[in-house]
Amino acid sequence: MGRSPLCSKVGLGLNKGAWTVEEDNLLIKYFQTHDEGGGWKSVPKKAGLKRCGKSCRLRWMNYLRPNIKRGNISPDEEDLIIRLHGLLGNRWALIAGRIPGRTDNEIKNYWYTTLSKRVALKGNEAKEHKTYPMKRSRGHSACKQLIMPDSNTKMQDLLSASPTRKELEVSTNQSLSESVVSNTDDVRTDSNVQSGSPGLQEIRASRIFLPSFRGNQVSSHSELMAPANPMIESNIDRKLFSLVDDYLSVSTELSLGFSGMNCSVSKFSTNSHNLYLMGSSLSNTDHHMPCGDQSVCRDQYRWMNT
DNA sequence: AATATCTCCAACCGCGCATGA
DNA sequence: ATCATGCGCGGTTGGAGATAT
Repeated sequence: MGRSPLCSKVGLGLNKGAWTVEEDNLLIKYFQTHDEGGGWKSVPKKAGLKRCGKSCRLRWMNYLRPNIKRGNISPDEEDLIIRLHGLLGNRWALIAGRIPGRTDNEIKNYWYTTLSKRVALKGNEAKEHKTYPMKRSRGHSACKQLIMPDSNTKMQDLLSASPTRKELEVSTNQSLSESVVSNTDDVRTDSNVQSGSPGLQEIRASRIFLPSFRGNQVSSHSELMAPANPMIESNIDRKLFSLVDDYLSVSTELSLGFSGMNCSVSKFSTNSHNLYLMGSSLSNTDHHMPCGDQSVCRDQYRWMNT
């Protein structure tokens, strides 16, 4: 249940709008001798500010806090944002947590002003998309619609349907994403993959298999890595962190770890025991596909049900 | 040069969740 | 179990600066 906003509750006489240099200095000075754990409500009073605690928190967290990276988003950061957004949707705080020095507000702004248009444009060009309503977990007004690559919708659906923390604790033994994993309708034959090429691979988090190569010929499967099973968790955010970390580390490792070929992992599904990462291996290193480039990759991936 | 329109982003708003009384 | 409170999050807004007409 919500409540009336703290700021308006405090009453009149408080500053609003853009912060002045003097106000910034007061807040900085305050946090030179205090930590952030003392409660925001008391901060303005102790710091000598005519602001509500909420406003102080926002200013500190998004602008004044040490280690905040200012300046343009780098291409690497941009790629990461796109990939994480493809996995997590509008979970800005979660995304920001994986990008050092960037705030959720900054990433959110960057997404809406720059990346959403680009992703939408890319989706249109690929003609392989649908309009996907962003799940809104908070707020009350109409949500925006964003063009999402088709293959992203599974994780979106999974996240949208994610249980609350309480529900998750109750249903730990149940599949978080049964509806996704059991959806074998989505398994498609892969006519685009040439015979003899690595093609589709099934990558299990608990035991990852990929073909080894002699030239372009698949000779056998090798186990590559065994990340911790991310699925036995009681906290949905920890689970997502774990999934994302595994996803990124596996993607990176696959991209870097093979001589003569690169691999890309474009998506994953989960059940209560395994994380399934789906991807393809390319023998031609010149055609390495970014892991998040769903519009390019989607035809080379499929979900596999075990 | 003046005005209109667009873009960007800091800040605000309201909600859900966690927590404690 | 219920209620009040504070915090953190995501959606939205307003205004300053940039660009177009």
